[in-house]
Amino acid sequence: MSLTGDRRAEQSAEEPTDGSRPGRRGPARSDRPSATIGRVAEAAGVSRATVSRVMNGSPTVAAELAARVRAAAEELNYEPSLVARSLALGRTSTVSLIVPDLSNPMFQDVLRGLSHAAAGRGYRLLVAESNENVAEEAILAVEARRRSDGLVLASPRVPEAELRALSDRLAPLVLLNRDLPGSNVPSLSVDYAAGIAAIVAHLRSLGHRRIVYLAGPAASTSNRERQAALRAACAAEPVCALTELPCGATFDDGHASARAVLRSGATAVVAFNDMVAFGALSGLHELGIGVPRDLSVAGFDDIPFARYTTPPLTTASIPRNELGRQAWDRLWALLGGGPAGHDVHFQPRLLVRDSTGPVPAGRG
Amino acid sequence: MSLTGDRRAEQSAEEPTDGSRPGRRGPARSDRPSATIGRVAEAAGVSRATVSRVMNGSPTVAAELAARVRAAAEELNYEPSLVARSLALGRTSTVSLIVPDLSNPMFQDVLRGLSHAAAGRGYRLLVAESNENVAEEAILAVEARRRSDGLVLASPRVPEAELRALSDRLAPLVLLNRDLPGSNVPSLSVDYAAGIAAIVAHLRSLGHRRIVYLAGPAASTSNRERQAALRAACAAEPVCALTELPCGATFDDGHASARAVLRSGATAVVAFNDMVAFGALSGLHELGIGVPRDLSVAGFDDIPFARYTTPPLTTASIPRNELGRQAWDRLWALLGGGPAGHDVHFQPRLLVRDSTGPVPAGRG
DNA sequence: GCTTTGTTAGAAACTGGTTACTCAGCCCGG
DNA sequence: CCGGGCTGAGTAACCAGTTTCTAACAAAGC
Repeated sequence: MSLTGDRRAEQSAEEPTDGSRPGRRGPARSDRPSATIGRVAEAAGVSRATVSRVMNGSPTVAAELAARVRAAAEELNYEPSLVARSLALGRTSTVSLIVPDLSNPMFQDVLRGLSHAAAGRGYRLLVAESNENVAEEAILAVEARRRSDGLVLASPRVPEAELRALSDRLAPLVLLNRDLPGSNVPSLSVDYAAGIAAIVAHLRSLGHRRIVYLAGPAASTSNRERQAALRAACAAEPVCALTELPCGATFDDGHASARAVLRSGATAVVAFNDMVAFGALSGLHELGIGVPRDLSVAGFDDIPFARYTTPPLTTASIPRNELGRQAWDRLWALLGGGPAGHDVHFQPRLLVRDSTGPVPAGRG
Repeated sequence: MSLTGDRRAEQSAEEPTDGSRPGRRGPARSDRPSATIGRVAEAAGVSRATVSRVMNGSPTVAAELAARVRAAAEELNYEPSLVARSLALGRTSTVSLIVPDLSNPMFQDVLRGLSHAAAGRGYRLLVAESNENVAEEAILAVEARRRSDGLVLASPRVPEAELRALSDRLAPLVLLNRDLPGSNVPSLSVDYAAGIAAIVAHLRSLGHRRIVYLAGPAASTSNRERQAALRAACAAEPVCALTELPCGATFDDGHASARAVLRSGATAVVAFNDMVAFGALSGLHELGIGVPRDLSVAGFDDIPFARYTTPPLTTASIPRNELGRQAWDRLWALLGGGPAGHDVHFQPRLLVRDSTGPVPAGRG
């Protein structure tokens, strides 16, 4: 067993020009041989350690040598392998984000906020979409985590027991719109209850006492939260009547509810989200109902188009970008080994636009 | 220099339970030691090679041994390091996408399409946003490529010469909305000219002869393409008068243009994109102008809300998801070493909704 | 019974970096 | 003039997998 005649030496001796050899390994290894640190070291007449030091800006290399190494690297078009680097350093400088649905503006903005904040520290973002598929979500999370140094799980649908069992393998982990009581997993969420309360207070101040709720999908936890908050808010006000209509989450769902809204006799509509409110606005318009003259409508989320509906939609705004940014802050803290800081329950901001107004005379 | 007493053996002997040792390396290495293939091999009483074979489902392992290995792996909560695996295999099973702006629906849908298609082959997606910053874009591209097996560059702003120089280092590479003539880099793009031509033909068929264009940002290549196509389409029709108004890309830009549109005397508006058209719709409404009764308005892009404006917007739809999906097909082919298939110039589909109608009587 | 063949599993080289340790050489003080 | 301290660079171990080559062993054939 000779230790001197290793394969690499033979290889570089046998094929200095690299012809059209089919490539021993997988498809990624195309025809570009991509210089290695060893090749550069050889060319510069130094050891691999020195090349590494030069590439990482270590000051303990003589200027003349460093220049020679840099010249060789330049000459060979050398680019250190980030995979090898990750292996040696035990760090990938990548974090993962898992979202249920990339077409949801909420997650799009979280993605933006997180990506931007992470980029500031030289971290890149791996994105995966679970397509609301609970079974896949857990597998996806584990796999994504294995490729990166940390994970952000947005609005996970995974059952609590499973999430709890997984949380160790997923750490460093940050949860969005989901908490895990008793664990030390940082969690950022939106205080939907407070947003609903603000909307109700606003409607009450305009004199509304009969409210109809256009409910979101039954399976949605955010719908459950909003609905519960609405019930609580109405229960607290003795003269508040709440009607609940099963509706959905889309424009068409809201649009189809217009007649039922009228039949309810309510003077104000609280929609599960802005899309539903938007649809209701459209349906009511077609029925000749003036908003806010005859009926007030409020949405939730402040999607980008809410300010452009006719009339512009009163809604509760949630700091979606901020959610992503703060998720990064938590993750960064965890990556550094420190505590992640307090959980935050973001307060939605009530945006009063033109779709809500005083109760019509004689209908209070 | 003994070759037998290697550090790992000493380590595992000295700290079998792993106390609260601070961890020699970076922050990623938290307190969870994360079983390695060596540890599993030891526990199962086999060699690392055998564990590797079992984990990869090689059939050349006796059933009894395989079971023992699996049990050991289970026991130790073993998860093979994907980084080490990537290094050994020369493949990361990750591709990167670089977009100028994550808030643009176009890129959001490309992201979704690409992510979904790649996931089907077990590939994950790394996302980076260049924020329209040309200088950063090239650096980002190189870096993103180094972390993955392939790259999709969406609407890159990089100058042609630089892109050409880079294309070797970035391969396998797929370009979206950008071509690189003479290279063999696959390119998928949208035939904006055809979309504009379809809109103009539609307007012509309704009797419109005086058209006003609400131009996008001067720096935008897609604006240049749309504008040029519009000029060409109008030049081809002898009785077509085209007015061009500098406008922008946002709702507010379109909104602010309403008066200028009226002054132009045109009977139809072609907007740079749907947002501008949407703003124009709103501005015209405020001026008491009926659409399409007094004036027709057409957008471009078919953003998700275009069907919900009042009136619903006539526009040209581009298959954004499909762009992502096909980008994956090209990349996948390149990863396999094959040719990437033909470039595609996607044809926008004209969607006639209610914002366009016949020329008002007496104004043709 | 001995060779041939086929299977299985292990040893060791390999992926491409980083870094602890070591040691040669130089400068300087005693 | 010699030993100690400092500097700079090389050696080799290390990260955690995969894979080639090889050898041991069993079964089959002659």
